Amino acid sequence: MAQMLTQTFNTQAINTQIGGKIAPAHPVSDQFGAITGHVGLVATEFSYRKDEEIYGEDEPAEYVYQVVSGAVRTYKLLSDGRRQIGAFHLAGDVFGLESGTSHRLAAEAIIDTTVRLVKRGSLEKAAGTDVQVARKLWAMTAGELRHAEDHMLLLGRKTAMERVATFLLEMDRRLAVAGMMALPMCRRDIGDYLGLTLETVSRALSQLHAQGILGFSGARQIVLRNRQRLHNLDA
Amino acid sequence: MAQMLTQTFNTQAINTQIGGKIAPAHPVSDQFGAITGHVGLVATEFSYRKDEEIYGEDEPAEYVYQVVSGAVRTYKLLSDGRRQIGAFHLAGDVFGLESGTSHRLAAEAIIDTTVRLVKRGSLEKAAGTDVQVARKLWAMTAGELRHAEDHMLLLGRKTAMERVATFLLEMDRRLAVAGMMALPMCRRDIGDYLGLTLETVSRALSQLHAQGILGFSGARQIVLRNRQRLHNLDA
DNA sequence: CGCGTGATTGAGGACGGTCAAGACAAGTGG
DNA sequence: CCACTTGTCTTGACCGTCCTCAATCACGCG
Repeated sequence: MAQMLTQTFNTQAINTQIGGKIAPAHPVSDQFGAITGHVGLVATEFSYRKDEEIYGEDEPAEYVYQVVSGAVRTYKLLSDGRRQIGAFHLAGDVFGLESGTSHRLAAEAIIDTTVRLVKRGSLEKAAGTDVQVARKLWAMTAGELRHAEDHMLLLGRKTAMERVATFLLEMDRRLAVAGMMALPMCRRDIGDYLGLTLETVSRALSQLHAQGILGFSGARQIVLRNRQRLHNLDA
Repeated sequence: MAQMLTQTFNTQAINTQIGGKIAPAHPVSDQFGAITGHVGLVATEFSYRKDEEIYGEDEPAEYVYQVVSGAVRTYKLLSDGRRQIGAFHLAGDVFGLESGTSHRLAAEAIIDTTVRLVKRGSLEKAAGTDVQVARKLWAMTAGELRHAEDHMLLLGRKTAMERVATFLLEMDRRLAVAGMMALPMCRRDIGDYLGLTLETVSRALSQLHAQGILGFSGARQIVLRNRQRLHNLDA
């Protein structure tokens, strides 16, 4: 967490197109606001540059974060460098919430990113007196668990094309604006999320493009032209 | 949950060797007792025969369960029958705990199994008044999330041999008695847990046997003869 | 003791990985 | 404004791990 203190405070690097501001397309009720607003905790804003580490695996979990703008990947590494990305966190998403004392996955900014953060201790304290807060923390962890369970099915049993189809539908749901999505992450990140190589991801996308299921305007700007056929490709 | 009402109440089918009674090798503090004891909830005992469904995917989560004796698998299915087992639950383990209203995975008894169960609603109620209970429920869900995150790394990035090595070390830790483990599940279950086929699991085990890393006394009775070498095989 | 389910083993094939070359886009500096 | 750099993405050829299909084996149970 040392870099937080030395971090140059970027005057909110505006993420041109890719990434986007806070104000998620589908406000499932502001995850953080439901807590901070309710209890009146102090939330600080902070910024990270592209590829900057936010916290490391097994580091003490001092803060809980919410993405204001930008995007974050959380991941685990094997000793030889193989990486599994557990989740992508986009504007509005909370990440880094732990019931225990340390972070189970590392976190990095995918692009220039601004986060809001509160001390874990203060949340714990609030949860100790306010049962509504405690309930909300549990629900957020349960939401992450649900995603992880779905993702285990993908990683263990889906084909490459099914994984990419699932990914596109997930991102479409989470960050599409006006029918178009601007992916903040590169092909390698997508591969490490889906348990594939970047080449396999690229080939699957090319194939979907050739079939007219999606359109490109730049490698990371994607329009889904036929969600139904994509859904059929997803087991 | 219909079968619960029609269930013939087996007079506690004693699981000869395989499975085992409650009294886990490593009592991390009784998960259930910490709650039921504290609040004085009514816990009922119930039994399921081998391969019997305990609840289905997306079924309303009416109860929370603890394995008394036997073993349980929780899993998700794709439409064409491909299956991903998310976790094995052994004596002492709690399963079926949901923050939401429905079960995210289906649950089946692997062998004849006895469970203790309490109504989800009564736990919720207890959590609403007792902050300690609320904290414990959160911690249990967080524990499941930790396992799922580790398992995503396995499913997305480990080789077949690494997966089997990880599995053996996990089962050794969880159910070894006197240096030997009696696996309750078949090769197909192991494969569906590890994202492999049963043949690949069998080949990996045979290879480990040939190398003297483990010994068999029956296909499901395994002795680890060299945990260090097994740990080296696990990335 | 014989049957049946589950486990092992083998042969062949397919899907995705590896390695490598080239295309493309965005940003930089002359 | 354009050449150059750099990182990313695409595409191709080949390879290897794991899957599929099949036969046999062996253990556990009636």
